[in-house]
Amino acid sequence: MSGMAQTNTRTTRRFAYVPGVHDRAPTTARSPIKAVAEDKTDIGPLAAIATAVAFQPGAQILMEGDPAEHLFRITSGVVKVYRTLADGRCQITGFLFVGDFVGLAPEDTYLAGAVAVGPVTVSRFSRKKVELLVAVSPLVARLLLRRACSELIAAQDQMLLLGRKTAAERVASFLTQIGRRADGDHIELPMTRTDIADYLGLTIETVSRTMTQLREDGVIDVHRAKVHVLRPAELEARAEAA
Amino acid sequence: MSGMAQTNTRTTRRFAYVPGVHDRAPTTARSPIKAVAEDKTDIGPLAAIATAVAFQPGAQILMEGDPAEHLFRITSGVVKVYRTLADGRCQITGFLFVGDFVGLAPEDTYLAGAVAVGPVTVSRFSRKKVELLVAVSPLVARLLLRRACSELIAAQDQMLLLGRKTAAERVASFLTQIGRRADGDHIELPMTRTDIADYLGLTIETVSRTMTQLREDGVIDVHRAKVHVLRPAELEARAEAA
DNA sequence: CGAGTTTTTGAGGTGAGTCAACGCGTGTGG
DNA sequence: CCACACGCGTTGACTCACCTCAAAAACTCG
Repeated sequence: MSGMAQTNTRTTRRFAYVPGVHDRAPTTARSPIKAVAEDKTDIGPLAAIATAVAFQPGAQILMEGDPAEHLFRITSGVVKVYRTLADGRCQITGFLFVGDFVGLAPEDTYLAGAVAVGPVTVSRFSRKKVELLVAVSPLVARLLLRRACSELIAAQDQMLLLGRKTAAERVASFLTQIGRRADGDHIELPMTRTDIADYLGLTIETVSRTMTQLREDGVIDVHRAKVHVLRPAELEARAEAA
Repeated sequence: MSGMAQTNTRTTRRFAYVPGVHDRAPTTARSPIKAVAEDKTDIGPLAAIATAVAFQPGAQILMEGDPAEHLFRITSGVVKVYRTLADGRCQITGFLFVGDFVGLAPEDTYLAGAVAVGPVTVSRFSRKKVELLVAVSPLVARLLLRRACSELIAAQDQMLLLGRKTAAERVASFLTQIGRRADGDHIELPMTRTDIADYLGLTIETVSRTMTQLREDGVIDVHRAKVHVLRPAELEARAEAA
């Protein structure tokens, strides 16, 4: 379900805008629900201009092409950032977690869409005010710069994955990557197979088959969203450096 | 020529480090030649701490894993930034041009390599001094932030390309992208076919075949490094949004 | 329990990779 | 000045990893 950005549908391709099909999503989705704030180890004179906002699973946080009016910082939940082609092919460029900024854009328009994977709460900042703060507070500027740089590094990792890794290596890399922020060897995947496929540049079938292979090889134990890493070293070896 | 980072050699795979083969490169390459400064429309109290440095074609500007001691800003020429896997597979994550920064890293180690594609001149800054400046001058911080953000956007474009575009679309996207900074419809490609392949996540054979196809379709005229765009609209159409 | 959705599995097709040979420009030395 | 070697790019024949289409299985929720 969910009104997420159109993914790689083969039969249902989205040319321009098809009303009635993808409409429900933005409608029900783009609705902040309740105001929660449960951030922790962080800094900022940004705090003074923050508004707490919450999004339901599948809610559109920002849309490709919309005017860039806000900057968000995730206080809980997972967000997927994506780009799409005119015919509906979709590439998730990254998953963002607590502490990450959503909506970093040098232009006045968002060039990527962002959707809440599960329930998400964020701090919302007015873009204008942020820019004023950046021009005054080196602390804020440094914070944003640091985040932007690490996103850049992550993006380079992903380009290496997309350009040069096999399907098996991609899935293994993905699992080790997600595994790093889980404690222990029990991983709960918050996103669907479609999301994973759109993130790894594969099809859902290939993702499924590859995970089955990992299971049959005794590297992991999979049951839907739950993954138990049985042999972490082997998994990392198959990732060829994550 | 070339002591460039090992590319996708199938026969000659680079396990760890093969002396005698790739040695010549770093040796002759890592040699600043002459100090030139021909930058223009730009700002910065950075200027005060800049050292002008020049690199020969193929020179290693920075190496994966080296301690991050400097930040560079290109004053002329083209630089390729790349990541490699242990077995030698290489992904060029971006080409950088005049005004771009090389060496943006949040860690104290470079995570990507950078090589001069042609002759390159740069302004070199001590990393420590830059960090001090960032902590003091919002102007510098904003400049770096802006650049980092646009690199991030470019990276997202590239992820979409690598994850979801066909070979034909990749090559067309690449040509329109390069074409944008060339004036008129005559493009001079400063990089080799191998570089293009490593940038587009393809093989040199596929790049070659695809360009041949574009030529046979009357979209472009190719002769080695020179490309004449005959039908720009058609090229952009084949790029599916660049 | 049944309708809808997500995931898995199967069977077959294909776009890009692999391996191999050749052409072409450039530099070098006899 | 030409023979030769070398690096780069092109072309051809064949293979295969992943995609496509299709259906079954497993889960979710009313």
